[in-house]
Amino acid sequence: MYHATTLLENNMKATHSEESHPLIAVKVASNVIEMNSHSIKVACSNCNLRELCMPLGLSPTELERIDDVVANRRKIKRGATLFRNGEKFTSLYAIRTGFFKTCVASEDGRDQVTGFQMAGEIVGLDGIVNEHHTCDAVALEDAEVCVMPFDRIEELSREVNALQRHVHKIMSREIVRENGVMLLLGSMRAEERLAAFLLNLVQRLHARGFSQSELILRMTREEIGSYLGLKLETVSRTFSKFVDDGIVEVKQRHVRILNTDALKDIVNPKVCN
Amino acid sequence: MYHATTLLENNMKATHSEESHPLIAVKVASNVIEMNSHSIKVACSNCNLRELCMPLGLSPTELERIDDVVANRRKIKRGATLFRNGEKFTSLYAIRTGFFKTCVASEDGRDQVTGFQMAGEIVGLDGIVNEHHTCDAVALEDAEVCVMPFDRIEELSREVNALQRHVHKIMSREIVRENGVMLLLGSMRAEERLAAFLLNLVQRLHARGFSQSELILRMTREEIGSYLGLKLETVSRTFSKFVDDGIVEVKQRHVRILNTDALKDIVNPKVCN
DNA sequence: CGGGACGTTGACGGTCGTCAAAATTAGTGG
DNA sequence: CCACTAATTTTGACGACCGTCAACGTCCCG
Repeated sequence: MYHATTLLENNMKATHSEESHPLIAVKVASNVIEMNSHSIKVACSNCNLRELCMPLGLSPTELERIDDVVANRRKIKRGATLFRNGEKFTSLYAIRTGFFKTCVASEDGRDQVTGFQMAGEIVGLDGIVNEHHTCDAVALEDAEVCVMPFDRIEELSREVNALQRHVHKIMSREIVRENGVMLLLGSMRAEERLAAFLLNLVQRLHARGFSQSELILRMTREEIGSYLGLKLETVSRTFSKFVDDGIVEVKQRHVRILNTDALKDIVNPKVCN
Repeated sequence: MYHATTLLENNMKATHSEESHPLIAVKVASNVIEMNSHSIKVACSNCNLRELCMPLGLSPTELERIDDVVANRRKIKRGATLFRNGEKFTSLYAIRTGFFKTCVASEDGRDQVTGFQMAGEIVGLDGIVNEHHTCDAVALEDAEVCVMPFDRIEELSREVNALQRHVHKIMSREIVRENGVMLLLGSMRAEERLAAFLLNLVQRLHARGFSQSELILRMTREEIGSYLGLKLETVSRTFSKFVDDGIVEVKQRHVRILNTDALKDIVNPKVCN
């Protein structure tokens, strides 16, 4: 069992620390094997994230084999892009630390945040179909990713059935997630959208050992609004309403959920007979 | 070169015909090999849809190998479901004829159309991640699909690289498509949404040999509205506005696009300097 | 031919976008 | 470390867009 409160403190204080791995609190040895000052080799088999990331469901022997899939790691400064719309697709990226947004743009300049990704999640799937990326992936805080060249993934997933299955599941999961966002964008009102958003975020953070009730937003109100199909003012107002109703405490980007059930009721109004 | 007008007539008149293959006009022998009255064997290598469907990019010899992927065909009556939310996932389905919608539902009953699928497109990808489907696939007209058991797909895609690549691309394409829908739902107004919807439909139909300017809607105003995040009245009103503006002719579900550029301008307003 | 599903149109109201201003915070450079 | 500027957030007033409700018209199918 993790000590969620302590971990949240970690989350809050160590945000931009390069040394710590704030998002996952599992006590194992570092998975980094220093080769020399320039090339860094990473081993999935030791990674803190192995239960959440690519290798899920692999046996220890299979796990060792896919260490080869990860070519290297890459650090992304806050505000920098991991990849950009139009760039050649070569690799998928597993997030080790940090927080990303992905966003697409229409030709006339409007853009839409299509997702927020945290440690253990995979980005870059959009690039497979046309060999070019169709969205931007931007780090919302200093981040580090494992670079996984896609041809190596394909090669190895021909031999390791569990990896093949896992790759398929990752892509299917993304499709299902986007289905959920479409439901949100297509049929929910502002309060429902924000409540669903908060519940989703806190649930994913909880799966990584953090608190069920506290979180730090890594994105601006405008980015939340873009994701939810709302304007930033509406996001701000809706936060204020939740505060008035005693459902959450909000101090800038620090959110404490006081009444999870109330949030769930907002998303899924109970029908009374 | 196809005779688009003739084909559109076909499309219109032969909608519910069991014998013809109205959506694709390529003159090849039927791809159906009758085994006996109960079991029907289908060969991708002869299929009209092979340039649009699963086998895209495969060599002739590879094509023959993947004939085994298709277990059988299945006919779906208009209004019937191919699969339903919660059902066990076993197969992907390639649409041979007919037109489908997929929709997800929230717990409190609201539902959202997540897509419309036509001949040559693949449905069922949502089921991979949890071994159960998370949406309904409903036939909007009498339809026929090729049933492709997913374990066979996985098996064969370990051996046929081009098939592996193609499966990945199909899933990636669906992710990219949904990104586009999120942009639409999150940042476009009613007119823009409907214009984008019409352009998308007609473009896909054109790729199948139909007219660039005429189409028959297989879905109700309510289903269009659900897909676009609008109410059916708004869809109807927006159609009427397009008619008033001379952009389209609408007679019930028969739509003729009079000014494609105007539609494109609505989706992507030109900036004047 | 009749009933039901589907589509159209109008009137009105609510939700959320727009514009604006002020408050608070974060980031930068001296 | 502090001052200054930019970025972000909050709040208010107002209006537009679209949803709701209702009535009527049309088409399809049995």
